[in-house]
Amino acid sequence: MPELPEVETVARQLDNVLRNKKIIKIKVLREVSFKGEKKSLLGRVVRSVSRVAKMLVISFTRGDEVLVVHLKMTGQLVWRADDWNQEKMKQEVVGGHPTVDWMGDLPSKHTRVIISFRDGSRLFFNDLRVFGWMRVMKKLEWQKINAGLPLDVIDREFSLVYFENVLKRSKRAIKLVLMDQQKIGGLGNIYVNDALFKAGVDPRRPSNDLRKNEIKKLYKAIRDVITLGIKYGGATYSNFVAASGLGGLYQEHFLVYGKEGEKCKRCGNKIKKIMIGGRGSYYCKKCQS
DNA sequence: TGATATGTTATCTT
DNA sequence: CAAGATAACATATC
Repeated sequence: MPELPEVETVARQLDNVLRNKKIIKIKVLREVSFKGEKKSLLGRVVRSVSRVAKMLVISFTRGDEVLVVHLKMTGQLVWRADDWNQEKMKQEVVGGHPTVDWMGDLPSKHTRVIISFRDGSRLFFNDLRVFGWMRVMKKLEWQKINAGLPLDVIDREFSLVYFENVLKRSKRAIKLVLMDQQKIGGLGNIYVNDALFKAGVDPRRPSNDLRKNEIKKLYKAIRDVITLGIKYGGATYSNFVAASGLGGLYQEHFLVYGKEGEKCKRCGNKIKKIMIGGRGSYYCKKCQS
C-alpha cells in the first residue's frame, strides 16, 4: 500500500544503490507490467532515482528516456547485489507493499520484471495484483505529465491558501477530495483516514463546507501524519532486512485506519467503518463531526 | 464460495 | 460540458 511516504523512502534508498549502474538486461515476465520499448534502456547508466507524486522516476545519464514506476496497491521493488543470499542478506533494498516475497529467493511467483545491471545486481519488480507498471517514457512525455500534476502535500508551495482553494472548489465528501490525485498529490486511504481523525472532521462532510479553522486543523494534521509516515515508513525499507523486518513500523502508528470496533484513542468510543466512494473509511462518531 | 482489499482510470450518469 | 459516481483492472486472503 505504498503512499507518498513509502514511495519517498524507496526512492531515496534506490537512489543510493542504483546510481551509476548500467542496465544490461531487462526481462519482462508479465507483459502488462512493462510498457514501452525496453531495448531503449539497454546500456543506459542510472543518473538518479526520485519520487513524483506516488511515482518513482529513474533517469539516465544519456538518452531521451526515463523509466517511471507506479507501484499502485501491491507493487514492490527489491534490489539485490550479486552476492546476495538468504543467510547473509547483505546488500539489499526493498520497498513497497510488504509481502513474504521479499524474504526468499527471487524471482518469485509475483515477479513481473527483472532489471539486471552490469555489476551483477538486479532490481525485481514484484506485483501481486498486477495493477502497477513500469513505463519507458520520452522526457517530453514525462514533462507533460509533470506539468499537469497538482502539488504534493509535502511540497514547499503547498500552502494553507492553496489547500483552502482546492477544498472550496468541490462539494464532494472531504475524504474523496483529499484522496483525489488530480487535486492533491500523495495522500492515500490510510493517511487520509488518520488525518481526518486527527483534525476531528467527519469524512463525509462536503469539502466546501469546512470552516476556516477546520481547514487549518486539517492542513496541519495532514502534514503531521505524512511526516510521521516518512519517519516510521523509513523503517519499513531498510538496507539490511532481518527476518523480523517484514512489514513496517508505521502500521503501529495508525490512528483509525483498519481499526473498526476498536476503541477511539481519544474518547474510547468504538471506531466505525463506512464506505465512501467504494473505499473503507474509519472514523470516530464522537470525535469527528 | 463470496466478500473484501491499499490506487488509478475509463466510462457511465447526473 | 463538467462534476460526480461507479465499475474495472488481477489476484490473494479471510
